[in-house]
Amino acid sequence: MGQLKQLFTEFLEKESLFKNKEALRPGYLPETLLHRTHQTEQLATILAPILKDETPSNILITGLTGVGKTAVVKHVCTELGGVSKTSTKHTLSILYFNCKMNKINTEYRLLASLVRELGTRVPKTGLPTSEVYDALFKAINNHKATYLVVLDEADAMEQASSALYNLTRINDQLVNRSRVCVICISNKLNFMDSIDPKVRSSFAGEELHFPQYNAPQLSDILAQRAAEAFTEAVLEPGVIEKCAALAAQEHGDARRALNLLRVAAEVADRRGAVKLTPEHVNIAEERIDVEAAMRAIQTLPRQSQALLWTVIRLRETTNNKMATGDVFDEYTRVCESITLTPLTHRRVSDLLSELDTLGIIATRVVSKGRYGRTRDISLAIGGKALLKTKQILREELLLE
DNA sequence: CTTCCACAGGAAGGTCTGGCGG
DNA sequence: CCGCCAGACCTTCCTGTGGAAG
Repeated sequence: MGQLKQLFTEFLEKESLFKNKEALRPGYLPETLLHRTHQTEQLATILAPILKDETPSNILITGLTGVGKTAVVKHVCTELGGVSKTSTKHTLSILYFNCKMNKINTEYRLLASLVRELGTRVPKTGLPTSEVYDALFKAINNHKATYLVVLDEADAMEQASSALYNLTRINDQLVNRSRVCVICISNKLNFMDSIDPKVRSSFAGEELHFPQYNAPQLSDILAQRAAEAFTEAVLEPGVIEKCAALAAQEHGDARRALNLLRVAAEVADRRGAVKLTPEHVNIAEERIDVEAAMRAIQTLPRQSQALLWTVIRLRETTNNKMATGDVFDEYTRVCESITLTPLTHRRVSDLLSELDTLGIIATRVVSKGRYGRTRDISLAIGGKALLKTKQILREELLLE
């Protein structure tokens, strides 16, 4: 135990590279958002009518991950909220939801979240949806206010787009002068295409697109955050540029860039280094990818794990190129060997799609003419990650 | 040109769990 | 306790289809 005490004491005494690690976290909002002035102003212009008690258009914001969508919306909303407090008779109420994190993917859950946010208790299941809708309607109708509903990661709502329809139509039914304005934030550039046309026309709002950052822009952003995050001059030249370059290769993802920088610094910190070097960034890059994949695999349902195990096994005999049929046959054999009831072909097909979205396998629909239409399936992980995956699956499935 | 394979993937519905109000 | 509800997870049944083979 004396050893532990020593470890902690050393930890406390050691000079950390970090001054404020929070500045590198995804949720951190810096004072100024670099390279997003245009989008910020556009959004502010659209929302400004709220201050004069006019109803603003609904807004759809698209852009890939880590291009500043959430940050800009939060920033503008905060400012708007501040000004409206002093200038309007109308109250402004901003309701922000992250749909993916809070699993808001059905109409019931969206309504329930809204009602809860407005201060009424709602069970997470048990009630008919219409009852929750009535509760929402009452809550909005009773307090005269403008409600700005922000649905972040709205892709999760795709299957329940009728909820969006009802939400946008609620304005027509209100008898007091309350109103509801919806801002949807989506990572999918073609979000609207995947939505029911009826919903699309009712939503009918402004569309704002956020482009990717390029490497120099990412460097600026990193430098801004690094200044807050680190103690003086711990960055060796080239570190920021390296993070920016790696993230720019991906798709100009600032979240990825910040992640790289943070993890690299953690690596350096743990190793007791006084300077953060480009080499640390290399280590961070590998670690981030491997860890993300491992987390995903560990939390996979047992059936999906068995399926993944099947793909790994087939990879060796098929040169990493297999069809759905091959996988399904082998999968039933795997199930037998671990006493797991095999699922139907249809279901397996869906599970394969899920593994594809997780990036663990790669699938592509191909037609082999006379020999049918199927998906080419290949394992998308290799090297260290693959070894770890095998290890995890062996433990989880109690294999061999 | 048609045929026809081996699936993709939509629709509907069943079963189970967890939770509601009365 | 009951009858009802939402949601996760599956099954069953189905229609649709790109392109090599004939």
